[in-house]
Amino acid sequence: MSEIRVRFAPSPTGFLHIGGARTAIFNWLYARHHQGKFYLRIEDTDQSRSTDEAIEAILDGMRWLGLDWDRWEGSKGDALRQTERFDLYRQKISDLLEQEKAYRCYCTADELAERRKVAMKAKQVPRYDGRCRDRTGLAPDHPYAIRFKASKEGKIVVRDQVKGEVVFDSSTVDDLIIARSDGSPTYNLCVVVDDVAMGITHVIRGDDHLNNTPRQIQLYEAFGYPIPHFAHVPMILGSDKARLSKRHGATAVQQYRDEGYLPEAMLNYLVRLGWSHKDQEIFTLEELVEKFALEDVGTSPAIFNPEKLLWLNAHYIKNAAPPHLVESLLKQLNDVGVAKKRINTETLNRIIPALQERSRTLIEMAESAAYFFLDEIEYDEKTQKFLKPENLEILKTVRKTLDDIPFEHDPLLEALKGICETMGLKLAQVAQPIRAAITGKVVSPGIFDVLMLLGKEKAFKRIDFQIERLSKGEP
RNA sequence: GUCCCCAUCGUCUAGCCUGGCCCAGGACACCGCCCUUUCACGGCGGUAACACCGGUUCAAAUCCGGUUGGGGACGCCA
Repeated sequence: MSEIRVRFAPSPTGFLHIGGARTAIFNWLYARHHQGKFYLRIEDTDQSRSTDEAIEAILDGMRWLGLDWDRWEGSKGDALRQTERFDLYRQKISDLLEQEKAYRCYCTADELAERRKVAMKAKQVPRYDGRCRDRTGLAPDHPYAIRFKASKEGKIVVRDQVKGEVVFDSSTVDDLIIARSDGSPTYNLCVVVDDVAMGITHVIRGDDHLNNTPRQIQLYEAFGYPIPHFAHVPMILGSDKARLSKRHGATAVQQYRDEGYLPEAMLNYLVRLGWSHKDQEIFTLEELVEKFALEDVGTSPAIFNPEKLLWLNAHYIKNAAPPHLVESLLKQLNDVGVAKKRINTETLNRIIPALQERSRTLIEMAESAAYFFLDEIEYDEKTQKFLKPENLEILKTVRKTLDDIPFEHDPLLEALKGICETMGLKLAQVAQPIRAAITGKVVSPGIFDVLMLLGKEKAFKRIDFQIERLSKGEP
């Protein structure tokens, strides 16, 4: 079987985070590049920490990024859940026990934790001392965990496609627990059993797993299984070079969706963290699939830089076909108080192009689009600079002049130019008060565009409102 | 503490394998100028890096050794 098979194997203890997403992307790209299979496996063996909500959140994040996965023939659902497979794991564990490649350990979790604490304090290596390994005589009358009997001789070589050959001394490999005292199997055992069962050819994961690899290799050998290829990709760090975590800001991919980011921007950003193709910064999905290669994955950790992500997001917004943005934009508009029912999609489609090049996120775009739909607008504090008594005459003149002008680009241009000439003003001096009056802001798309998009009725209503206000001498 | 990984501009990176074309290229950010009805977009230009020390070599960012620094693992979590 020469088909490439990879998997993404998150544990459902929270949302899909940045690091996990990047690992998923690399796996997905590798599979698609080689026309292989990309499986999703939910590692929920620790049932006290796994939740269905977390599973849904992860799937949701994957779908948002467009990472579709293949269904493995042996799984019940689209994604394999390890809790479906406890019988298999138990079987494998008892095989190991029978062959004396594993043994019962009667040390309690508390005892182990205590010994570990003592060792750490004494600056010793916290290691299992193997006291149950060669136990003889009667077994204590209390629950036991099962440990794998690691081989302590020789070296273990991990041939890694990113890191190269990494050599571990077998004597440093602990007898790891493969079954908890409640009988449930643990991570290292399940990973090996499932990766073999699923025919995984390449294990691509974060390099925080590199130290696990020699243990897993010993398990492969104990079972007589072929060893897959490994590729350990460097981690993503926060701005202080510590492992990326909540205190660095948003770490869940969904959070970026909620903040108005486009999935293609997220994908493009993440894939360039630790992987590169010459000097290229922007990639279409097709290009990524075509160009992705493990040998171009870097070896050093990368710091997550929200500003570059923002730049990419701006790029993708700018270059998107307007209809592509509508659905997400409507959500954001709703959040800024513009209900969907009051939005005319056709109008929206005309507004979007005017906003694309000045919005870095969909939230920014929604905030800039709101005044087109609202009846009552709020006036930004900065507009005071333009909505002052000195400008009353300008507004009055504008109002009068535009009264019998069609709201189209050229007529509007001519009309405003005319006002500038007669009043001896620059266009900016006329445009800014109008902008402030009709948008409530000091920045917006070009003044002619805004007038046209807003329409005569709304524009006049807002200008009249300001004229009246200023006439009363209100500040 | 032990083991493992890593080390090019503030950040992401190209170049490193197969030494010379590199007094190191691109991108983000930052600064300046231009464009301009505001804000942006865009255009042009600028600041800014081979961690350190030794070795190999005619020649080292590139190869080797060490130092320092950072990260990770050391769990009845994954």
